[in-house]
Amino acid sequence: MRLKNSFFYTLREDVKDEDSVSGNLLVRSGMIKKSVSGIYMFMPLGFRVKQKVENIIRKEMNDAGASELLMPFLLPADVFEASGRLSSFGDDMFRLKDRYKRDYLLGPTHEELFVIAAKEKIKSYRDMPFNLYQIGDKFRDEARPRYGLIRTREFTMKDAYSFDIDEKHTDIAYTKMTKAYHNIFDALDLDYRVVKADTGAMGGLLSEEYQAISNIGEDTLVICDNCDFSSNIEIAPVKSDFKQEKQEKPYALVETPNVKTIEDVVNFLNIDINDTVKTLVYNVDGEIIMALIKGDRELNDTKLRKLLNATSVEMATEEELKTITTGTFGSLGPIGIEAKIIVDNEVLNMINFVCGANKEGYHYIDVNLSDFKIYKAGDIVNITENDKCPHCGRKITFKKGIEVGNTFKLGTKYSEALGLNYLDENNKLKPVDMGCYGIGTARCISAVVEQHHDENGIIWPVSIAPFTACIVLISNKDEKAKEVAEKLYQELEENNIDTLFDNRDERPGVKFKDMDLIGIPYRITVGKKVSDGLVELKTRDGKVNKDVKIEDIIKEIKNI
RNA sequence: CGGGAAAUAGUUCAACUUGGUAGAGCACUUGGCUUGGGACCAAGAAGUUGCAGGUUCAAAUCCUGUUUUCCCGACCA
Repeated sequence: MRLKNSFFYTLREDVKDEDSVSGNLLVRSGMIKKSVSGIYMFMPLGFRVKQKVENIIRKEMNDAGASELLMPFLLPADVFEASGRLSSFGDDMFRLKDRYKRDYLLGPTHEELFVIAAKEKIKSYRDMPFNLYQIGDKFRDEARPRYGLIRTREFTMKDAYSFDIDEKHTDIAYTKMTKAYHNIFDALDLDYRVVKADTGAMGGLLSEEYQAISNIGEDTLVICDNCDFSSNIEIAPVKSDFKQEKQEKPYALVETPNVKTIEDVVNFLNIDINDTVKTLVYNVDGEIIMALIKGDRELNDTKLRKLLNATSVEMATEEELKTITTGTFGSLGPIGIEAKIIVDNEVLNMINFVCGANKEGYHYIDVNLSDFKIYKAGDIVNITENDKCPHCGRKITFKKGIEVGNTFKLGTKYSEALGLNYLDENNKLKPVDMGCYGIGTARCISAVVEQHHDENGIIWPVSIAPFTACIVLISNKDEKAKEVAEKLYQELEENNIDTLFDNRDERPGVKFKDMDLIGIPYRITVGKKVSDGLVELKTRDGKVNKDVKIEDIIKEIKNI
């Protein structure tokens, strides 16, 4: 593409709308433009990047034997009613009505439609396996879009679905997809980890996330330094060897004026934090319950939800709290409480601990498990970096990750809900076993930019750069150089090297800055040295910067 | 959804406290000059100060409401 007379612009300054490095760079380099919060236009350069990402994914999916199709974005609401997800997605869905007042929604995901499509073919066990996918837009009314393309309300996603006769065969499909995913994220040059995760609103048996390492990542990853354990913090099990051995004492009330937090308790009573219990009150599917954890721990909502087999877990409001105790936040404890009490595993090993007395300004000391009734015990706290690896017992490290892809073993959740069955060889009707595999394509772009940039701009990997090479013509007045640049441009294009020819009437500095900002991997500078038959070849990462004979340029680029 | 901050030219900001002709940098236009890392000089174009009310002789400025954006949290396949 010749820059003169084409749609190309850059911004010299950061925009105040963007809160991330990648968001700012993508906007400044003219790749994307924000329309409203969480919705972006893809400008010509950005669109090229997006298409390159999608084509990498497309190739890997096709190689893995999946068939591409395209689903509508506008869906009738009753499809989601049948699977029971109208309520589980709730406010995250964009909903609308047609002229006859029928309910529609903009698809937040497409499991239901793929199941309906699969029904068309599946009658017998002979009709499987197969894998369908699409690359299309999803709509989710996010409460808080942020970080450029990382959390948007309309986004492009590749979603694939495997259909098999049973879990064992789904494993085969799943392994194939896992391999394809590694190929894809390797091609994008992402530093990523695969972690175990909660199955969430998708449901199913297993969920693995592909997390691009980045400090703006919204997920916390727990990674073992020694073995292959890696998990999203939401489901990382805590294996604590915490144990206390003392003589149990009867509990006693002590006055603790203005003591509200665990830190206050520790300071006021001058005790070890390991002798304190934090009492939290939650609304679990409408029932108000109390949860006890060791004072230095954080409660993990996902674990609590799973332990109680619930669908929603929220902190109780002040009104909800009043329904189970006269105590106030900051003075809560389990003694005398009628509501269900859930305790963390560690609390089971505590003796003579301190907790609130359900009376403002008072705490109990020397409380023991026999002093109240436990409804259920389990692992309900977040792992910390001080904990040991739950597998091998060695040191673990936390990292922040951007979820760029995930894979699920869905089991028969959707096929049973929507009646996707087949006849097996014994003429028995069975539900189809499914897997589902997503990649956020735009999110990948942001993750790549987060990982590949410097103070001058983006440093694209060759695989997804909007153009592989660019030619900077120093002066339009140098006829010889102009001729050489033009010839080089045509040669590069003939060799299928996407090339951006900067033939604008700008000063050289402007061109260099722009090419750095938009991150083109190879830069060919055509200037004074053409009289010696030379041009300059520089890579955006700075690893190569040398004079090359004009006729050797293509060879050199292909070499690198 | 809770808390906070903000909204002025394409963009980044100033003027608001103390009401009285809305300014600057970057970007843009024209001319000159310049051409290897975001040049310089001169002249210019560009604004219903988010929107709607109110107070006032007079509102970007004070008051009320509203919308939007950003931040912190909650939520988030």
